[in-house]
Amino acid sequence: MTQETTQAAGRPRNAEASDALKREALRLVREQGYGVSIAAIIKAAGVSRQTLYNRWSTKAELLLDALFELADMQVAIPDLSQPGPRRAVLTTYMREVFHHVRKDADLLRIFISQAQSDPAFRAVLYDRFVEPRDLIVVDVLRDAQARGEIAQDRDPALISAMIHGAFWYRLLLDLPLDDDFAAALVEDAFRGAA
Amino acid sequence: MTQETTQAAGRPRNAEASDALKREALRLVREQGYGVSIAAIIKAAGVSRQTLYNRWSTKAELLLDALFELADMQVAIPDLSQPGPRRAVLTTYMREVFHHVRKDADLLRIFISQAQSDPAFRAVLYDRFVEPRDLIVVDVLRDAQARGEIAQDRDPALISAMIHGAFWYRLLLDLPLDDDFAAALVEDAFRGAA
Amino acid sequence: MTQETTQAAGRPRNAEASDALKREALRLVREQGYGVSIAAIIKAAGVSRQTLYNRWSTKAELLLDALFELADMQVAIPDLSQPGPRRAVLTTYMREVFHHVRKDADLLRIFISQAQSDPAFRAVLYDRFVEPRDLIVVDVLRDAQARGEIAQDRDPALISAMIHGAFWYRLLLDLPLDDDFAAALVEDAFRGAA
Amino acid sequence: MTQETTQAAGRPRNAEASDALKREALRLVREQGYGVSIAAIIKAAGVSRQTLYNRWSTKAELLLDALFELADMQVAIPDLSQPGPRRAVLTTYMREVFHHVRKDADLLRIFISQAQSDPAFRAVLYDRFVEPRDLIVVDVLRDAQARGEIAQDRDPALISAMIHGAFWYRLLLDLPLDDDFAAALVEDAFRGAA
DNA sequence: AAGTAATCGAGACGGTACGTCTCGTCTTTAG
DNA sequence: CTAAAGACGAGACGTACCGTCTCGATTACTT
Repeated sequence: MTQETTQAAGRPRNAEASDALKREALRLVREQGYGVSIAAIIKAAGVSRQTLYNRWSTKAELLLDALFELADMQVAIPDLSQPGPRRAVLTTYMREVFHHVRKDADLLRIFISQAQSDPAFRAVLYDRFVEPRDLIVVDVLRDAQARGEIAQDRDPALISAMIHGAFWYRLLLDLPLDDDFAAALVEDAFRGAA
Repeated sequence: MTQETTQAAGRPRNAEASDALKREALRLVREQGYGVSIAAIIKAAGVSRQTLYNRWSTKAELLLDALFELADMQVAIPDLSQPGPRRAVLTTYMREVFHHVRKDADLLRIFISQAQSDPAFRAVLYDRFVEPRDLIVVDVLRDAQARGEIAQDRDPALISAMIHGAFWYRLLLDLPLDDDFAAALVEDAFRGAA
Repeated sequence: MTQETTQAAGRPRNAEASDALKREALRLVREQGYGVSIAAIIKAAGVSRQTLYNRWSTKAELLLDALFELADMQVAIPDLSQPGPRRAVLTTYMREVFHHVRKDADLLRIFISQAQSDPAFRAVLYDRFVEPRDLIVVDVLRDAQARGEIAQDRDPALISAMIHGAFWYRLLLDLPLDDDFAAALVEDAFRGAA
Repeated sequence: MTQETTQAAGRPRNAEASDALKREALRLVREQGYGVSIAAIIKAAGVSRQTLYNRWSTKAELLLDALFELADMQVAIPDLSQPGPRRAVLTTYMREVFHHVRKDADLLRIFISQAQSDPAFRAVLYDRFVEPRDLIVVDVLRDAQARGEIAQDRDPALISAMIHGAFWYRLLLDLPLDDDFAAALVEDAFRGAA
């Protein structure tokens, strides 16, 4: 017997309105920057002003939803059940992350920026973007440690912070995030290993 | 005959107006964030709107001037002519940096944030804040390398990026920047050394 | 065989909904003026928005129904079959009218006000409020003329307009509508009579 | 020595902006009714939204200024130093009043309407429109009384209220305000006189 | 008993207007 | 020429209503 979500009273929300808002918001911000007016977004989405405010209370929250739902931000989680050196696994993973981030570097910068003046936004960004990526890298590093690829006395969380930090540092300074940089980061993180 | 700056025609600029603007701008941004209106700043400074625009063309430029002139952001440059392990020198330096940053963490976050939507601002921030600090750390790391404290094949610039990146990462995520973290960063950067 | 309204198909209308709407609409307009939102009315009546629109197409129509059904606006028609001076009859009648109007002066002002921007509303207000009262006064004045209490060459319709006009004038200017004013009006209308 | 208004500090208000606002507001309300949006008025006047709000806080106040300044509402005050019957003087005056009112009957209706929900507006309307006209008629009636054209025991203020009331009554009911009605009103007011 | 149809509460929808806010420029008098 | 003051055009903001529409549920009459 399938569990079914109870239908709330009243006219149900139009899912297409939400989709159109996310789609157009993302498009307009990519084209014109974060400064696009809400009026422009709702006009492009063919939706009323209140409909937007029924769903999100700020432009930032709408964009956050849009980014993670529509933008191709999802990166395959490394499969640690496979054999082979974790150094290569992490290099591949970081290159893929960099690849996706390069596509929406402006948007990400805007989000990190926005998070600075909006604690709620920062929390969401942390939960949905920062922490998942941090945990993946920490997992790979722990596995590498268990396999003897990294010294036992090092702290995987610290290494992950340095890797992601360097990534943020270059992102926020608008410096290139290329494959070589990804590889160099991982090389240095695994240095001194067997 | 003494060389004298040529006196421009008309009423001379009031230096106190500039000082008041910088002082009040910094204070208000610390209290209320970057979003304070220009009207609030000129009102606090007791200055007319045009007077501000006569001197700076944006709020960001005013604040940059204010930051480097009024905020206590200067850290002593490590003296590499002295003997002793560079690991300790770097640890001391990073602790001092963290100490100063903690005092104005909000302000710094606001500046990094603002730099994301303002390339000119980012360039100035890079030239006057990021790069000088990066060069100091790179210099210390190079010296440590010359002294055999760090392996020859490592890239000081990359290590500096990881250290500063981890620092930014925690700053922007509002995670603590304490002495232990400063020490741990340097420890890991020097790990595996003789 | 009793005549019976044909029962329409479907669920019958809930009479209590209409009553609640009229009652609450009148109450809220008395308290807050004509500007009360429809949302406030339906909320107070515990009724859905569509239910109101099923019965009335504007707030004004709802209120007109409410006014004549619920507000105590009915005044006894003078009995001209009785002997005695018509001057006294009219004085009594006008005093009674003033008495009722004083109770709902705000409401009446609101209705006259609303009628100015709504011709349909004005027509209904005229048919159901203005004209009946005008006819009563004209009838009394004609009877007085027949009895020689008023000169034959005067126009009862004009006198009625002057009496009711003076009444409106004071009502709309928020000047007092007391018994003395009612008496003075009738005195002047009858002045110079035998 | 001519008294001169002290020039306030700052950029002076642009008188043309005020004029354009009054002119266009009056024109649009005459064309489309009181419901015209503020946006339409400022657009027609070529003026910013704030400029309107710098001068008036509501559409009604703007229109009140506009009406008495731009609309041809001024009626010549009867010259009581001239000889001749006051009955004729008052008839001429009332005909002229009716003539002017007919041109802006809609606007006047709107103002009386607006005054019902806005005590401040009502006060201004009373001071600038109602009372001056009332005083003129009372003056003429008193003079007529002194000349024996009207009985001594009648109350000029009451007669004025009946005349103006009948005028309002017909105005608000959208009944014709023609010359005959003006004459009939005055005739009845002077009835029974020598 | 099943089907049909209008009603009900709830609330989302597109749309319009509102009054406030901020921006950077402009226009005045005074120094 | 600069200062203080403040008006200006421009336009975004979030809120409030409007009258319509869309649900599931309810309540009668008609088969």
